[in-house]
Amino acid sequence: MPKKRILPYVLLGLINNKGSLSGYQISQEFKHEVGDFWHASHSQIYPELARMKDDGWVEDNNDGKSTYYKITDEGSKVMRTWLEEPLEDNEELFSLKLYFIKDKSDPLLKSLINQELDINKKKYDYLKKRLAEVFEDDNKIQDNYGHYLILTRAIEREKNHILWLEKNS
Amino acid sequence: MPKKRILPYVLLGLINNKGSLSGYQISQEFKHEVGDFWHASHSQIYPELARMKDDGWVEDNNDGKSTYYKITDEGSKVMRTWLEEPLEDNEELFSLKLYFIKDKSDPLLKSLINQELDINKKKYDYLKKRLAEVFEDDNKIQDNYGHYLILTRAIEREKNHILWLEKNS
DNA sequence: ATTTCCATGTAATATGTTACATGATTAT
DNA sequence: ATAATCATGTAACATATTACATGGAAAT
Repeated sequence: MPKKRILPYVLLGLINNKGSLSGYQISQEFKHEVGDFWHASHSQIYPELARMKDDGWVEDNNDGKSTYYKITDEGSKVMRTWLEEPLEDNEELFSLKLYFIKDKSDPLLKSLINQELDINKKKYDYLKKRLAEVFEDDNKIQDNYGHYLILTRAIEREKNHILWLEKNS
Repeated sequence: MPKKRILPYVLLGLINNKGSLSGYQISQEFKHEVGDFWHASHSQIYPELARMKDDGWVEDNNDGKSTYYKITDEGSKVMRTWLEEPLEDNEELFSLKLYFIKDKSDPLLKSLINQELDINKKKYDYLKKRLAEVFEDDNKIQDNYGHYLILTRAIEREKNHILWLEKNS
């Protein structure tokens, strides 16, 4: 299976959120709004918008100065399908998808949180198992202290994430 | 400035940690040990090892079955220099560097933690500022609930990370 | 006037994944 | 015997960054 593309959905989501955006405006969005959770450079954005237009996901409209893109019905379907795809172990994707959910009562919100909860509980268990395996005794901790630190850190990170997810589920 | 390469230092660090490794063994390491913090495929590993040998960072030794690499004095210097480079805002790099610090009393350990602390305090402040800016009133929260959620999540994440860093500094 | 920002595009380069290939050894 | 694992390598493809390039508009 080829690796999942994310960029087109990000662009689609941004265009959908704002109603209509130009390539330049999208590149500005990455410097501000979404910038904390995702990034793309203009040399990616412009060709991708052209492809999306070819695929009928967006329509363009030039006012003489800029070319603005808005989502088509086809594009809305594609976006929704992507949002509803099962989550993988990728916290960035989780954040990104949440970013595109505007309405608090959208059932997708609970669904995403529950999926992420599932994924992270498994990861938490896995990491705790790893810690027990790799550092059965204190000697091993002293011999690979850095590894010990980041493993314990990763476990705590998962624990906090799970707590937050449960609080918001 | 060209983007910093990380792969060669990962390979160098692994070879250094284990004393001697073959390309195949390194690819196995990524499936187990370091796998939680970094990954590389064999099609990256083999050419990179060849380049590192060209650069005099490693020496190779073939036992007829596998080619084993061990670090040279030059390689050790390169590795140390990399570890001592100022950290950037990249939690993965922080984890990776920690992974290569075996000794609890290595001064680099405190240094890395303090650098990461600095970076993350700034990020924490930045995110809190963003939250205040973007969601000044409750209406805005209702209008972009997903964004609100991930921003508050990101803030809590930083807070926990800072607490952990302070505990271990 | 000249710098900065708006606006778009392509080319060169770097990086990373998947696929294609091959041959030896070990386990079932 | 045959499937799985060991072991290494290259080719094709996808993705992403930096650099190169251009022209108009707005600001200093």
